[in-house]
This record gives sequence, structure tokens and C-alpha cells, in this order.
Amino acid sequence: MPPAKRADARRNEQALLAAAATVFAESGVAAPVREVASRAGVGVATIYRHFPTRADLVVAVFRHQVEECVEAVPGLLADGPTPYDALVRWVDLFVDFLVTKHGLAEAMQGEDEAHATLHAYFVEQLVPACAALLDAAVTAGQVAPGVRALDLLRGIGNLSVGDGTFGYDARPMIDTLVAGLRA
Amino acid sequence: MPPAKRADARRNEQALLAAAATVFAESGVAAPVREVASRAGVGVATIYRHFPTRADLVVAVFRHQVEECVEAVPGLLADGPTPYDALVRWVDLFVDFLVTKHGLAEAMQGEDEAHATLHAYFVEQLVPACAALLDAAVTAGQVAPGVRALDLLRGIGNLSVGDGTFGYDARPMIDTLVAGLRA
DNA sequence: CACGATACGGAACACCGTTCCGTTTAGCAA
DNA sequence: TTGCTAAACGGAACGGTGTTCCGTATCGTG
Repeated sequence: MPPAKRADARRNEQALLAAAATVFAESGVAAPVREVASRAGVGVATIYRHFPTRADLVVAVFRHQVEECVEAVPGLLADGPTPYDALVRWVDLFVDFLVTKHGLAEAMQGEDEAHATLHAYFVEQLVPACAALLDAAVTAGQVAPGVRALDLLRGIGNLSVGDGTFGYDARPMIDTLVAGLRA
Repeated sequence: MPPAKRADARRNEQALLAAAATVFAESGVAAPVREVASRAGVGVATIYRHFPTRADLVVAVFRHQVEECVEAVPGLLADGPTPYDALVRWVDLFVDFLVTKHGLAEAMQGEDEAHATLHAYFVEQLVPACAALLDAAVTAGQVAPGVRALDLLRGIGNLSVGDGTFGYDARPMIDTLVAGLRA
């Protein structure tokens, strides 16, 4: 096992996470790296030392909320009158998360290598969660089979992009998409 | 009325349109400005002289195809067995257009000022076309009222983003969205 | 053919993510 | 306490964008 990190390194990592959370909330997830660095009172290199790529920083900032989404699934399936209701409520949860983090949906669907880590993390965590809900609804005969959780998740993410800009309202379209799943 | 443009200016404008069409097809709509300029054999400033912003260039390159989408509407409404069928086929047309122009959907939904012109042009041209189909389907009782053409159009554009990347397939989700419109 | 307005090309600027390198500092051992 | 070394740091530097500026070349006309 590698030696423990130095105290100042641990301190800076925490400062960076806090600063990134603030800056992301104020200026969006696409905020310049330099802004996060100066907010945390460190140099830019320190960011890259702790988070090899910008995606790793984003993942670290939002990890807790993603995990909440994943962990909400069993409860929803147990509480919801039907699996489809559980799916609908889970989608609401996910969309709330996406649209309140300005620019997160955009970052998730970036195609370049830099965003691949971010995309991979979201897929890894959320696809199984979404698949569980989808499978339950299909088994219950409420949703037509053949829809892949990956496509649904990505579709919801895509529909959330640009919510509120140019008069676009993502929610009705997401509701329509989910309605279209019905058997 | 302003004096006519010089011959070399007209020539360069055509060369730029041709070069941009080629480069956009090869490297996507987000290709560097310098690449278009060098392909056309002109300096970068010449691009900005003819097309004040990148969006103007993109609009100029795709204007014909957008117009084709708009002009297809009456024929589809006349031919289709039902208004809903016409809507489905029009969406197919639109999606074909979007996914074959790599990066166009991404560019359409950009939030910054630079893309505003591009977004405005698409909305201006396509919202009325989409609304005509939507209204006809609603009147025929095939589609539930209350869906705005703007939201539907933007939703389809968003769902088209990243088609084919990371295993995402946009078509099933667009089909699902359109299915969700049904009354 | 000469001249002025028009248009041009490429350097220059501002901003981005990322990397490099000389300097500082934490933690430990004497 | 002091000295040493590896870990960590900050900011300059690099490569890449979009956009603007300015001295130069060209077109079209009198």
C-alpha cells in the first residue's frame, strides 16, 4: 500500500472540492479551471495533481448525489404503487439533479476523450439502477420491452440539456418520452 | 441600395461555402475556422468578413436542406394516411438530416451567444413546419394537445446529439418520444 | 492608366485546458 | 532543535481555440 498523503495535500483536496462545488453552482460545470483554482487559493497544477482530468473533479463533486439516485431505487420500487410509478418518480429525481446543476447534462454527453471518464462514471452507476426499474416495469407488463436502459438514460440526459434557454422546457418532453415507454 | 460586391468577394464567398460544406462533412460542424479558411485558400479574416459569426456560415451551408424539410410538410400531410403518419415521417426526415451532419445537433443547442443566430434560424424555419403537423394530428385526435412545437423540435434535436457515440442510439428514443405524443 | 474604395492575409490578442519545472514545505530521523 | 529528502506546490509555458487588427494588394472606375 502506498504511503499516506501529506496533510497539506489532503487539505488542498478538500478545499478544491469545496471550491469546485461553489464555482460549479455559480458559473456552471464548464467553469474555467483557473477559477476553481483561484477560489481554492491554489495553483492550477494542484487541481491536476489531485484530479487527473476535469472529469474526475466533476465526478468527485457530484458523486454523493449520483449515489443517492442509485440508492433511491429499492425504496421507490417498494413504495410505488406500481413499477411504472417508481420509474416515473426516479426519472423526476434524476432530472431534478441534472437541471439544477447547470451544464452537467451538457458535460455528460460530450463526445471528446476528456469527457469520456465523466460519461463512463454516470453510465456505470446509473445504468444498472435504471435497468432495475425498467425491467420491473416490463415484467409488470406496464412498459414495452426492447428499450435499453443506456438509451433511456442518455435520452433523458440529452432532453435535459438547455432547459430554460431559448424558451425550451425539458420537463414536458421528458414526460412525453416516459409516456412513450408504456406498453 | 448599397453598391454591388466586388467580383473577388463573391468568388471567395462561394469558395468558402464549398469549403465549409466539405470540411463540415469530414470533420463535423465544430471544425476549426482555420481549417475551413485554408481549405478555401483564404485567410481567416475573410470568413468573418462574409459570415460575421460561425453560426451564419453554418446557416448558409445548410439553408437548402432546412428549406427542404420545411417544404416537405404539405406533401407529407397530403400523402400520409393520417396526420400522425405524416408527423412520424417528417421527424424521420429531420433526424436523418441532423445525424448525418455530424455535430449539427450539438451546435443547435449551444447556449452561448455565438450559437444564438443558428438556434434562431432553425426555430424560425422549423417551428411553423412542425406546428402545422402537430396541429393537424391534434385536430385529428391522434395526438394529445398541449405539446409545443418548439419543445418537440428542440427535444428531437437534443435526442439526436451524440448518436452513435458510447453505444447510444438516438432513433429508438426519438421513436419513443413521438409515441408518447399519442392521445 | 491612375486612383480610391474594397477586400485580403496573416499576425496578434484573449481565453481555454494541460504540462513542466524551479521552489517550498511537511514529516521524520538524528 | 535541526537537517534532509521526498512530496507537493505555484505560476509560467505550451498548444489549441475563436476573433480582431492593420498594413498590403486588388478590383473597378473615371
